[in-house]
Amino acid sequence: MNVRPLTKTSNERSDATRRRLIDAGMELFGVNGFDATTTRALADAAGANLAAIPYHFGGKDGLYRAVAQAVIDGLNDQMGSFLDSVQREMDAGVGSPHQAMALIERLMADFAEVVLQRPEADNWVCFVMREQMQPTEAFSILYDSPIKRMRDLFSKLLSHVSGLEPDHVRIKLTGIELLGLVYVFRVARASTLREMGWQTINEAAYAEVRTVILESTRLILRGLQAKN
Amino acid sequence: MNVRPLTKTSNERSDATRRRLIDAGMELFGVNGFDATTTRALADAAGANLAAIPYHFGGKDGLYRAVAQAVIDGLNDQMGSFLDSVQREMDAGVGSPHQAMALIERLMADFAEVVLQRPEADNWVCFVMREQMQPTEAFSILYDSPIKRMRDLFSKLLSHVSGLEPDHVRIKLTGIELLGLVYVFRVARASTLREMGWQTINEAAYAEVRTVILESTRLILRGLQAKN
DNA sequence: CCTAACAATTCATACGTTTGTATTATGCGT
DNA sequence: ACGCATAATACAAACGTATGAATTGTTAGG
Repeated sequence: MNVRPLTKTSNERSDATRRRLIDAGMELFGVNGFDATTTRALADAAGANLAAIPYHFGGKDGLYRAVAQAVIDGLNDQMGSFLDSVQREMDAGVGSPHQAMALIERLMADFAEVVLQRPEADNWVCFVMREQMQPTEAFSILYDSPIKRMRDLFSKLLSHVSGLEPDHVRIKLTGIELLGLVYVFRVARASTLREMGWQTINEAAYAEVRTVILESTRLILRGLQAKN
Repeated sequence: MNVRPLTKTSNERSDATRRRLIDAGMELFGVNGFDATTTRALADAAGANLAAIPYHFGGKDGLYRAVAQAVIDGLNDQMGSFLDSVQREMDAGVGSPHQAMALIERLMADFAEVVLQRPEADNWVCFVMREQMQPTEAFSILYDSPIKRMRDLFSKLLSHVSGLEPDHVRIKLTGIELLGLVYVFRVARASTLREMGWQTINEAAYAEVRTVILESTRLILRGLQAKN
């Protein structure tokens, strides 16, 4: 019944085991889902003993929650800097719709880079998508993520572009739509690869995808601006 | 070892059992995935006996494949008519880019209706998305679906709009992008509801979503047209 | 029209595996 | 030598499937 006894002296070895288990969980839970991932597979992948899971996390569920938290942390690592950057520029004052559009395009480019190019994303994107489709108790952890920060930034910036209020229905839905422009190439990756005749989304392929995403973004933004 | 003995006289009772098991599989596999769905849960939901699964489908895998096929059939039922309709009009000759744009908008509206409004969609959308993220052997069954037909229609129509070849990279990616405009509201439904403060995507909410989807579609199409 | 015989299906149950976790013992640093 | 972390093993529960009996539906002989 002894779960993470919180020793004063931070034990490096146990921290390493926890981290390895979380890494393994990110990979296996993300790819195969909760039920399809066995504790034995997790322990093997982490190079840890089977009993380390109940010991460190109280059980399989606890490890899953820890992985969810690690996903958030990873998102913060990968998205925090450019979110902060845009936030700062926004706080300094958005002079024109054109400036707001430029910031949104930057957000989209950086987000696409993270979601479609970073190899680490392979794991957490699937993890998050699975929680979207069938939320567990871990969904609340994931909801307050950098992605929500990004949606909020979108709302404010889109407000500058369109002249509508940031919490206007149209604005919020458009923000979700923009994220969808990126998500679709990850979620429907299997179909995309097959349709395009690609083996992977390599450098050249990503360049094409990125172009289309940014082009569509620009068009949607320009349309939103022209309207009001 | 006797699997579906193919009696001359079609047995109503066994057909009904198969159908109930497939319906239960559509629901449970779709929502919870393959591993999280137990044969006992399937049998209970179908009001059938446990042994009916190996008997009629050869096992859990066989039932899963049968459900995948049923998903295709359902898609054909729900999308076949408007796909045929657009196909006919296209074959009759697309006179102007404007006409092609109108057809694409019709496709998008009908597709959104099916994906976001039909209650039956709740099951198969999750089923398909799961196969997208982690394709099993059933993916091949699903790939040759009405959705591929729709992508092909998009390619041809987008070709008319833009002047580019139907198999041009930009064209195909734009087709995927358009589908993403619809998918995102289903896949990221949990976040959408939470973000919008909605309980469900009811009539009024759907009207807003539909407006945004069609607006974005129009903007992307117009941009594609203006470019060449 | 009835009914016995047969095949097809459903059912209750049992079996071997695999699952997650508990238990106990061993290693290791302070 | 003491406490924490790891390791090997054991165990109850749940899993998918196999098995044989019971039930249902169909068909042929009277």
